[in-house]
Amino acid sequence: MSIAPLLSEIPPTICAACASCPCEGCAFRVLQASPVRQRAHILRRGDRLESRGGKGCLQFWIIVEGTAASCTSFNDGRRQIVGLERSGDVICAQMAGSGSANWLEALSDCRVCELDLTPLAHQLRSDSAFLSASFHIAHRRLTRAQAHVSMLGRLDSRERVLLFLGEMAAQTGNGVVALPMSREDIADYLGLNTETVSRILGRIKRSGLVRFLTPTEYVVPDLAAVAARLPVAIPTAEARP
Amino acid sequence: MSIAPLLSEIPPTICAACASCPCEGCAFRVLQASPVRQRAHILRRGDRLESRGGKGCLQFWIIVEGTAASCTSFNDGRRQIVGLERSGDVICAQMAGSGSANWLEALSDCRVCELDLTPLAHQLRSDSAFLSASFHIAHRRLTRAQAHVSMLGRLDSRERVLLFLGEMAAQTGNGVVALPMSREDIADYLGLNTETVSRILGRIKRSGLVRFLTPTEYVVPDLAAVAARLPVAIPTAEARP
DNA sequence: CGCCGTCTTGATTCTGTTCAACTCTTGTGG
DNA sequence: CCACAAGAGTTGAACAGAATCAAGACGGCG
Repeated sequence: MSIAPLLSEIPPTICAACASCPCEGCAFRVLQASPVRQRAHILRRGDRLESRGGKGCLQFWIIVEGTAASCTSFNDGRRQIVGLERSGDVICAQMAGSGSANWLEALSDCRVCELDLTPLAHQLRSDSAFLSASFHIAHRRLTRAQAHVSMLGRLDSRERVLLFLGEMAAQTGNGVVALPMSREDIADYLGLNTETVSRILGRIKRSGLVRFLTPTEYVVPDLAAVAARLPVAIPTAEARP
Repeated sequence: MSIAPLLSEIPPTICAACASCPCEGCAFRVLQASPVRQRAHILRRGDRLESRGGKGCLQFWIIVEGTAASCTSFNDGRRQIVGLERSGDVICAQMAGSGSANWLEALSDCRVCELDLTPLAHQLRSDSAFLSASFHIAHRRLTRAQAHVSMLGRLDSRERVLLFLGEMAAQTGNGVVALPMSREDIADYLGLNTETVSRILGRIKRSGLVRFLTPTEYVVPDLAAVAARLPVAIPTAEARP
């Protein structure tokens, strides 16, 4: 792993740090000049961030590095991953609904930049650059969530897994695709269970559509062949909303 | 049905009409003074509206009366309803992704107000009232979509139907709940098929949790009893995001 | 009255889950 | 360096839930 194996939190730093933030295309660069509360989190796999309530929706997490998931759970413990978050994704802490039933969880070790814009709430309410950025964040997440709904509602297990593998591959470009999450995480994202994921992966391996180097690395020799088995287009990196 | 059974479109009217628009809490009242292109659509059950492409996401549909659905479909025709739209809901035409695989469909007869703000695009880009309204629309839809994902991913058929009935009831308040959609529509919303929906409804009727007056009207004698069978809280009318 | 679309019900099939055992990898400590 | 433990992944057998296929019931409308 490329991140120091420390569970510690890097102490809060004041915003100018954003200027050196490696996060490409950060929607909040517009705020670089503002005195916002910023802090970096180093998360190890399994660590969680929970929003500390309040209405304003002005606490943001930006994934700088690694893969995380927006999770929900039911009273009886069933977990569902409602969104995968990767480098550059922005999560409005309230966006998923607050409460202990919603949290951000690191699937691999992660670096996350937290911005708390609450102190600026008043002026941001009429800041069109900020509002525009917020809208695009919500819109992008909405598009993904709706695709997720279609997938869960109407694709069978084989199609779900194939689409998932294909999508990850399309976003990675040619070459080896890293799958920075466990079988259980995949299952919770696809609405299946661990054993089913494992079995379906086995079938897909045997079919030759996908070749696994390790349980978390694979190659797709022919993405078009994967697409041909799906009733829907595979979102590409550029088109990824 | 309370809407004239005409398939016709009411001719385009200019915006001042918005002042007399019965749509409560319309997010676009802020624009009442602007010379936007507005038109009213009368839709009969099954009628569709498709966004006519373009990037800007400046075409909006506001449900004035009736129940509609944001639909998607796959190449092979499988349909999934990704969102139910009722009085007061606002749909950004591009929000669901454009193309013939995404459309708004009337589940009952509907009145829909269409606003095309494209001519105002330039000035709206820095109009904070507009941007704020857009954000809240997207955010509300996102919250619902994520709840939908959890439901489809982790609830079984009985829980899905119960939650659906409970939610509709909670939004209606006490008394008779109208179910303005067919079994097939319910199935497409819940990720099930028609027969399963019918069977589960039968089981729920027999259990006494819900009493049906007609196939499209029912009463929930004890909402708490319904909630007790679910692993998640039933969203109420006020809390409906 | 008879037709058509919707809804319901039944019998059967099949997909995915559950429960259980086993393997593989990785990391730890002797 | 090897033995061992713990977690992750895989595989199998039995089961349950939902889909499918098929038939019939109900209700509105010509």
